Amino acid sequence: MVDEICHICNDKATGKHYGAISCDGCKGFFRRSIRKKRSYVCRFDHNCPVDKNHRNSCRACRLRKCLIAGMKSNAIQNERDTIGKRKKPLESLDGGGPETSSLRDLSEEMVIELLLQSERLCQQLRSSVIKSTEQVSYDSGKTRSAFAERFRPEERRASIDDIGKSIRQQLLLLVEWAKSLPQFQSLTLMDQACLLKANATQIIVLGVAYRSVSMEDTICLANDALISREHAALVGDINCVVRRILDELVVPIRRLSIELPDYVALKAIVFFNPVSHDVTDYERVDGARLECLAALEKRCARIEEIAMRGGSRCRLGRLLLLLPPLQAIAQQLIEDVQLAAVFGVANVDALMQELILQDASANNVITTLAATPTIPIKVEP
Amino acid sequence: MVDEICHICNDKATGKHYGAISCDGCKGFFRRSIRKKRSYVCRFDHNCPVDKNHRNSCRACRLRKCLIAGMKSNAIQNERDTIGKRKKPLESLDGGGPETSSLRDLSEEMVIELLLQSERLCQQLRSSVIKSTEQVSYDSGKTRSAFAERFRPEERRASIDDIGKSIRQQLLLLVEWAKSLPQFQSLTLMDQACLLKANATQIIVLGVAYRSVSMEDTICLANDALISREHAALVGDINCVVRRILDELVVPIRRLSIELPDYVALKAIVFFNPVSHDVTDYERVDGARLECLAALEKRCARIEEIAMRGGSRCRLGRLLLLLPPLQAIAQQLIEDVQLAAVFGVANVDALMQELILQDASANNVITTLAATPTIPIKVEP
DNA sequence: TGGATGCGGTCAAAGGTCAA
DNA sequence: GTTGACCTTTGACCGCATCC
Repeated sequence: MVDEICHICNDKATGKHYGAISCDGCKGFFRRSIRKKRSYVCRFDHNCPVDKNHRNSCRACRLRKCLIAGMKSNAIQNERDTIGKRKKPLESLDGGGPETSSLRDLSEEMVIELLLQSERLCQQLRSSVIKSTEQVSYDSGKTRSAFAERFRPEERRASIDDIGKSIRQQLLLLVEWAKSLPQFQSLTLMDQACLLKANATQIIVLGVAYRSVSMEDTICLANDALISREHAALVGDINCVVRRILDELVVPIRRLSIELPDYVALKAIVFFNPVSHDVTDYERVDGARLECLAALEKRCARIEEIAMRGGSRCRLGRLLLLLPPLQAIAQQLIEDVQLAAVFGVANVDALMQELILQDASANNVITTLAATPTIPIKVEP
Repeated sequence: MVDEICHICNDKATGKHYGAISCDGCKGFFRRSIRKKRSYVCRFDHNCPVDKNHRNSCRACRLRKCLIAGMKSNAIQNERDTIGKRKKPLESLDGGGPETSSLRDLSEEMVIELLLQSERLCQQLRSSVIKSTEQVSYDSGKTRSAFAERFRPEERRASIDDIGKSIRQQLLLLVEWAKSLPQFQSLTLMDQACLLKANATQIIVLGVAYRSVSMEDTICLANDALISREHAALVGDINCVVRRILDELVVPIRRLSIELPDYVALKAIVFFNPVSHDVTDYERVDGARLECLAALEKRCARIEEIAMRGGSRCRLGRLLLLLPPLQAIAQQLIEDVQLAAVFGVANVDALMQELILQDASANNVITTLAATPTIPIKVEP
């Protein structure tokens, strides 16, 4: 035995189990979880420590680490005869049922897990982008330290320029995000471009809304610039969109206490819209959407089970009902940008032209898609 | 079990806990005390009696006896993840226990049942309206018998005028439909008007789509006039909307084999949109929506249960995912009507002005709402 | 034939739950 | 907030089959 440390919790390992070096505890935990088709929900931030002393504190994170460590659910065999007691009359199972279903359950966990990974990647990218382009132009006209900006919101008030900048930045991140998704990679380049064109604005608006849950009546742009409801009222053009984001998205999101896994699943569901304009492979896109939907459904069922009496009834439905307003707001934003472009107020670059204004004649994004990652992303004025 | 007496309080023991034979009470007491790092002070002489009847009289002496009996505080582990709900402690008597849930089940059934009644009422109204205004102007310019119209679709091709007429007709029916809903009746007149203004177009489009499931690449207007995809392509204005209704609504609806109960629930969910513009009583509207949502969820769960392996996975989610395209198409229709109105192509009456174009200054619908039914409704056996 | 490996299961003793 | 009867989960330990 070369490796004596459990790859999940660092306890003493007892050998390889289900594909990963692990201790008896993690072995038993994994078997029980798969057998009983359990799906857990993390009550914290999905990065709970999993070690010998804390491995029982969060089953969601423990199972996640089991999967990451390489445990395979199809290594779980069918129940055997009981050792000590009278055996049950065993039924012959037809058609390899249990293995298929345990595989599917597992992939539901994995779907969210993969989406979370893509999300973390993009959040890292975003942080580095914000740092590297710290000199965003605020209305104050002064440059503040990052500390002051973070803790004195009034100093982070967005200018018209910030709005354009944050959209451009988000578009670049969106492309990277999409490229990191396996379901996206399996599409043709044309279909990839169609999905991006058809759904970019919604994804951006959803991101803004989710980022703003902890703010008070204020939305937080991708570059951490802020727009309060009062501020928006002064800038007529964006007034309506900001107000609607706050009323129709941020408030309901807050009521539902949406967490990162909910957000990433919703985002993917919005993105993999099989009736996006000009998409040819309906089945594949719909398949991707259904995967995410099934994962979200499972997660919601689990949450409702735990928080029985809480106001978490119909969670899946209420999450999905965020999408019609999202669609409407994105449409309105597109129109605003269109107007701004016509009047020359906004600085519309090629990517915005293509993904926000959905210019059918533009096809630059395809070259971006085919290229190697465009990271590091730099957004110059 | 050799020793059945708790070494701390002489109650019946349930095994060895933390190193000492003990009862569940002393086990729990020790765990809580250590977890919360409690230190108690004896108010007497540090020799209080600790037995089944007096063990709660002095915590200090109880904890002392726990330690003397051999309980080890390092046997207390860290807090674990929360566990599922506890099974109800089987109420033996015929109290109100199970009825609560069956009552709720009943009300979920009832929600759909009431919606179906309203729907049937409107279908009757529609039939009588179609009959009484049989002279719809077809492109052919001739009047056909109802029989010929029904079975020779090419004869029922819609004119531009038909479109306007069917919209007007549907608006009238929509108001009657809404007025028949108990949840609607409980709102203020202003909120009622807001819901109608904000969601009328979506309801109409949804109705058209549902009515068209059994047609081939053709949508069926409220007055039974038809628009095929090819026909729409010739009439530029409506081309896009018709195409999108077919691709984004009719086809998915067909795939899901939606039935009337699904349709009426979806319709109500669209209608009771709590973030509709200017609605004041968010809670009440959201409550109505949640009722319908819960009913639909229950129905979908039943269907999936019955059709286990069928393609009916994620039915609720897939139904709700019809709504973002519905929202988008309705928005586009509104813009088309707006354009048509500006260019004088369409005949826009006051109700259309108010409910489709969402004219904020118009408030006629309120008088309609307050009045008795505006249509001679005949519902005889 | 026998030890190493990796499936399975068991059940004492941890945990948590929630009406009283 | 605390108690304790009652339930779930954990993991150390063991049996069995397979392979070298």
